[in-house]
Amino acid sequence: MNILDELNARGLIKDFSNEEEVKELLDTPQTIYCGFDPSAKSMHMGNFVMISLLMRLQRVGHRIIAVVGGATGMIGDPSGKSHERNLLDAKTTASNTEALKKQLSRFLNLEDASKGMIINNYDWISKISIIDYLRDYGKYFSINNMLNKEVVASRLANGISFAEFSYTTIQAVDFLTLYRNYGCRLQIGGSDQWGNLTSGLDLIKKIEGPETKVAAFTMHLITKSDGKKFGKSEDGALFLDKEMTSPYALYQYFLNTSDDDAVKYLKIFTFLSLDEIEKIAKEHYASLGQRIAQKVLASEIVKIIHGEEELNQVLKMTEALFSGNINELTKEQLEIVFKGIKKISISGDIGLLDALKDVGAASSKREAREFVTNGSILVNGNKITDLDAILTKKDALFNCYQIVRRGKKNYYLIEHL
RNA sequence: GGAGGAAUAGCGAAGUGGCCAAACGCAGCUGACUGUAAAUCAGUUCCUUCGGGUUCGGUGGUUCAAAUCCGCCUUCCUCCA
Repeated sequence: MNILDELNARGLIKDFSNEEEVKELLDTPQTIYCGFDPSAKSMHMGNFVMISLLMRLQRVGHRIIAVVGGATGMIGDPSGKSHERNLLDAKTTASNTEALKKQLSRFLNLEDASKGMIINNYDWISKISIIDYLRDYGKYFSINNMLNKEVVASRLANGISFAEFSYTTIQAVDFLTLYRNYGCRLQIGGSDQWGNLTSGLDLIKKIEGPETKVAAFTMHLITKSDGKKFGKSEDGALFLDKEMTSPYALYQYFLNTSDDDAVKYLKIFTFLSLDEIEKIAKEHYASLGQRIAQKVLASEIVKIIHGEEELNQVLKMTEALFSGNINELTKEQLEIVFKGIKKISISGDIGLLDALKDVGAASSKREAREFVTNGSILVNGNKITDLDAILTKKDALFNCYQIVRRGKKNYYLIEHL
């Protein structure tokens, strides 16, 4: 099974600029590029689909280039956005760019430039003067054409600035530059990137000749079968940075995937072979309550993103929190289990409501009061309904810890010094 | 450059002088049920020392009383040039 068939079988690919051409190109080692937008300081699971795709392509021998958009990030990609956005300042963009580079390097093989590299488009875009830009590139873009692009057309009613309107031309220059400097003939992106990918193809063919072999294809956006937005957890998106989304939270998110989505996601996110997935799916559907696919999915994802060690940590935590009695753990086990959990250290007694607010279980004392009244707060396994309860050191486990649970799944730790 | 319109909580959107801490929908959170699910039902979503305090783009006014009226500013939209 060649790589293209495999990607199709996994349900990854949405559109091709030209399927035959892509197929032909992928038969021989190619240089393939994908851009990443530094609009946040960490990438999320949606970006991870693109990263994993680069990994898959790299594994079968293609050279991959991850472009971090230090320049394009300064302008703002209108794709998928219904409103004009505020610009990020240069400092934020620069620090985000560095953060993304660091994240990408964890997943991609960069040991030598013939296998893969990460580059920043600021390096070349920032050197182009406005006159050169308009003469060398601007001349090749037709406004009529650009107005027809879905991204722009959908914004004409609400308004779009010249900056965002022009964004696509800059990304096109990126593709042209990579084609010239690295022989890059393929660009991939999320389905919202379609307009930007075709801009690049158009520009290259206009400048380098219509016979130039370049192509692009896009991935499906990940959806959930209930129609809700994928990858949104309590604290916003599912980030790859473990400071922003703990490995435990990531695991729990995927463990709670619906039955059908679990199998779908195994194909999309994991590197298990399709045969293995087929086998897992069979067992999965034979006893749905066991959530076999969800468990494999969650484990695989945590392993890929955070590593085997973190996964073991997470599995221990999950087991302790959901099956065992927390009060029976030894002090050492408890410390291991709660390593990745939000915690505060205090000296002296503290009111329960203040503790809930300080540890992040509630965003205000009013909310803390609401949780206590609803009976959703447990301390060391005991439900507390007294609004005036005080947490004291003598009630703490091992004279040290109090485990606060909010609702069914949220844990926090109070440490008495 | 000119004329008109808009800005309300996480998002969408009512409200056009007091009954507005602000309808409704979405989303979130909590409880019940369950498979740590989905669906469903119920509660809840500015802060508080529970006296009250601070909100409706910003600011200054009018009024006993302003999200609501007036002036100025900012941002956005539409049309004209």
